[in-house]
Amino acid sequence: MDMNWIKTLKSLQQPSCNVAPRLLGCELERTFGNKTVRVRIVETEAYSQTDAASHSYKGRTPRTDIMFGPAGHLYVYFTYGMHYCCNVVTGLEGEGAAVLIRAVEPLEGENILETQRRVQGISLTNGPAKLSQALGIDKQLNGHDLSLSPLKLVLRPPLEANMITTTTRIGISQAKDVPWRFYISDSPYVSKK
DNA sequence: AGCGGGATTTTCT
DNA sequence: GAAAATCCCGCTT
Repeated sequence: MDMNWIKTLKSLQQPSCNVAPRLLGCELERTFGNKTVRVRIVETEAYSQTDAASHSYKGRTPRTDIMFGPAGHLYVYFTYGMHYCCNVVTGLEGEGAAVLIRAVEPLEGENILETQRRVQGISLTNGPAKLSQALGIDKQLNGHDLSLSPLKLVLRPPLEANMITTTTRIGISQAKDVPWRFYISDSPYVSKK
């Protein structure tokens, strides 16, 4: 295991509400054969086991199993009959915690994202199901180790707190008042302001 | 710009 | 059997 990833893991083995803002500005690197796509994370939400809005709230099930596993793996879920969304698992093993990636900005290989999505511009990656489709993420990558190809998480230096907006989460019916949504204030790719 | 409904299937009650 | 960590389209203003 390389040194950079050990450092990454250390920052992920913490409560999801600490990790979620930490992931802003970090990158995802997706490879398709010899082609590379890089994106920058600009919006996240934290979910934890004691949180009524979380899939892990009612305990470990076949669906949420990955959330309870080691940090630094990918939790992918299927919802509304047609969409995949992806999360970075956080916390210690046995804790059901993860950070939902809600929006990213293209950095490299935008044309490949466009091929997956069949749209252009902001709506390419400004939502959790949109970015998952753009990056070709589905159930096959559920449980994937994010230190490995074809999908890697690359940590970047933490952003200044004054660049980040903190709000309540989107699309949930429980724990609506918990302020666990974080986004880079000036990013045009944020799903909703 | 904002609202309302339909798509479509896994998951748990 | 109902709800779901969503998206897209069409309608109204």
